[in-house]
Amino acid sequence: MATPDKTQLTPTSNLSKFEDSPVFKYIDSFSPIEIVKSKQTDNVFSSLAFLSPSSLFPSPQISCHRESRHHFLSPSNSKPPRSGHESNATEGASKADEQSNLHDEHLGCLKNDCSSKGTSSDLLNDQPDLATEFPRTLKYNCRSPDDNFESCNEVMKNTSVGVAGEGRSPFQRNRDGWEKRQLQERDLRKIFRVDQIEESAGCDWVAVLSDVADKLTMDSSIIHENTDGQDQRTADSGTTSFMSTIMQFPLDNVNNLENADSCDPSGSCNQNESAVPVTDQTHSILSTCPLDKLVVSDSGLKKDVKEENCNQSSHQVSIRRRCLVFEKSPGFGLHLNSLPNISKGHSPLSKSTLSSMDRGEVPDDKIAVITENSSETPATFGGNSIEQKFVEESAACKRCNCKRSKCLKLYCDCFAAGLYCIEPCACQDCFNKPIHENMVLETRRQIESRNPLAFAPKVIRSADSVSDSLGEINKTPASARHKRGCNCKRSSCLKKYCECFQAGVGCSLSCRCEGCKNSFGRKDGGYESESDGDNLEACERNASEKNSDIVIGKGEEHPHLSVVSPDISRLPFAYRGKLAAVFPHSIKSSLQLCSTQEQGSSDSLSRQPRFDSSLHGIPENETAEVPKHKGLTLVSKPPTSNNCKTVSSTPNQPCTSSSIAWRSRKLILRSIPSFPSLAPP
DNA sequence: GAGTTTGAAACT
DNA sequence: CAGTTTCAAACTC
Repeated sequence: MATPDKTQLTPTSNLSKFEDSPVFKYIDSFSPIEIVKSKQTDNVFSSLAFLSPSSLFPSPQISCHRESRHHFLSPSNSKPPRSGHESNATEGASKADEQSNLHDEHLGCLKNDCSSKGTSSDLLNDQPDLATEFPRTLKYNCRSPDDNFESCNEVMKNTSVGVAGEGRSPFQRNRDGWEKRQLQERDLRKIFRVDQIEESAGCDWVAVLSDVADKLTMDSSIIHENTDGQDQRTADSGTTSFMSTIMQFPLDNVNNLENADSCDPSGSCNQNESAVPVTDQTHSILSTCPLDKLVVSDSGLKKDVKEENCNQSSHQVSIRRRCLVFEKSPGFGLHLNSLPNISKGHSPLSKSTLSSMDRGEVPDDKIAVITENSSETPATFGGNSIEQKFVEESAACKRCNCKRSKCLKLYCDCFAAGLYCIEPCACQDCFNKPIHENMVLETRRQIESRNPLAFAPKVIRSADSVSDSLGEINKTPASARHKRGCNCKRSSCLKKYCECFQAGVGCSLSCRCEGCKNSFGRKDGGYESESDGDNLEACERNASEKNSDIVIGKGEEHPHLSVVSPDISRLPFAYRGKLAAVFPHSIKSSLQLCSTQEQGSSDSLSRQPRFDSSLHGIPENETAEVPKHKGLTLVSKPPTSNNCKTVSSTPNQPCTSSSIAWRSRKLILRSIPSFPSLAPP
């Protein structure tokens, strides 16, 4: 078990000294670009200070011009901050040159990767321990061991080197060869350490990552802009990839890390199987996976999967990686509809879907399924069989099915979620594609002009729920509320027609529903009896499926600043960091529901049994929604759930991907809660 | 898979 | 703001 090598910070220290040198200052004085020293911390967020509320929920923008699903961000949002990268670039460039896998397909990732390196110096001061480790870890994830570094350098010359490379010292160049291996080995240690941290202290590191990611985003964007003067929107995706990789890494490579610890500093790991797959995966992983997926991939899942006696096939593992590899950059403003719908079953993916995923398009649904599915081994990653399995196993790529809206109205789930439609969508005459970016943006503007909150999260945590940091962790879904409230007439708020129910939140006074029987909480404050198995099932499912849409904070009062919880993690880091500062609870929000189901609080104790019963006790007479839970073996039971029924359902049944996915999500929800806020109280 | 139901979104 | 229409998801068969 390696402890972080403090010597790794040396480059940054040198950099700081270099920046402080009179020569550097003199040169700097000629530069129109503001130099931000390594010690600067908040400056990287400066741009955010100027973000209008709408910027936090920006209009769509293509973050990566690929025929893939990804959130579109407003151009304003992608405007990179002008500070903080130049000086950092000295280190960043060197690292970038040596580490980057500048593949066209992952250019955005690469750029962010490169830029992020410079950010790492900033992080040193903020998070001396973790913050410095993650960026570095990330930067290497953008390549595989097989990557041709020469090509990388070439690309860098054409991209970021022009900007960042200026500060690259010969010393750093000479260190390339050595660092290349050193850092790789270091990453493994770091990751492993992170994993330890996670296990010991919950998900605190996630918070650190979010902060780090913010800065990474900044720098990455800067590099893009400075390099070619164009608004390179790939920054967001790439940056996100960073975080995704970071967060994903510990889990994905849990096995590897264990082995990686035995690697010698020279980088010549005696276990190639452990080290190589790590980097190999990360290359792909970095290109895409959204953070929410990463959250899903929390240690809880990992552990539980291990505990699980189910013989989860390796293809599931493969599927997950596949997903991570190809998933596009996330965006934000995730709506209820955009949340993965694991309940839709996990029928095989269509080949078209697979092909789309090969292009970097991964439906959220599949992502959910895949990412939640496993403790994969690196060995299973890649290979033709994986694709086959992927086609066979991954399913649930149900996307929008718009026929008349052209996917340019809020009717369209994809559009409403800030996502472009992708191949799995069954939409017709779809204009919600990158090639129609202008139209998408314009339409979105129009909608926003009509309703500024149209793309804002629909579910918020009520202000009264935002109590002390610890207290909120125990909030139940019922403590969150649909922003506008539902208007159900006939569904009794017991079906997914009801947005409140679909979001797994209770109805509130703002709801205009009739005959409300919302299992998560009626608008009159009551709760349905716990005996209703179907409702319980639905509640549980909805809570887990939709937890990512819960918003912390006074969203009503600051609608634009209401951030969907998982969306926070999916936000471009630039926003996440800011949001964390402005709304400390926001970062936690993604964990809230998780924790709620696990810990239960005074607010939720009354409902907790219901969740648990649905979790652990799958009714025999299950409805159509039940099958996906069959085969579940719920092992990790919340210690606080004393009245849980602790039922291992259908132990004889094989673990299906769907069941795993469902279970995993549950586990995830439990694993995240202890995550503290980054922001000061 | 087709048809129905439902409620949000959009429109007037 | 209210009533109506349109729309697509959820649901049922």
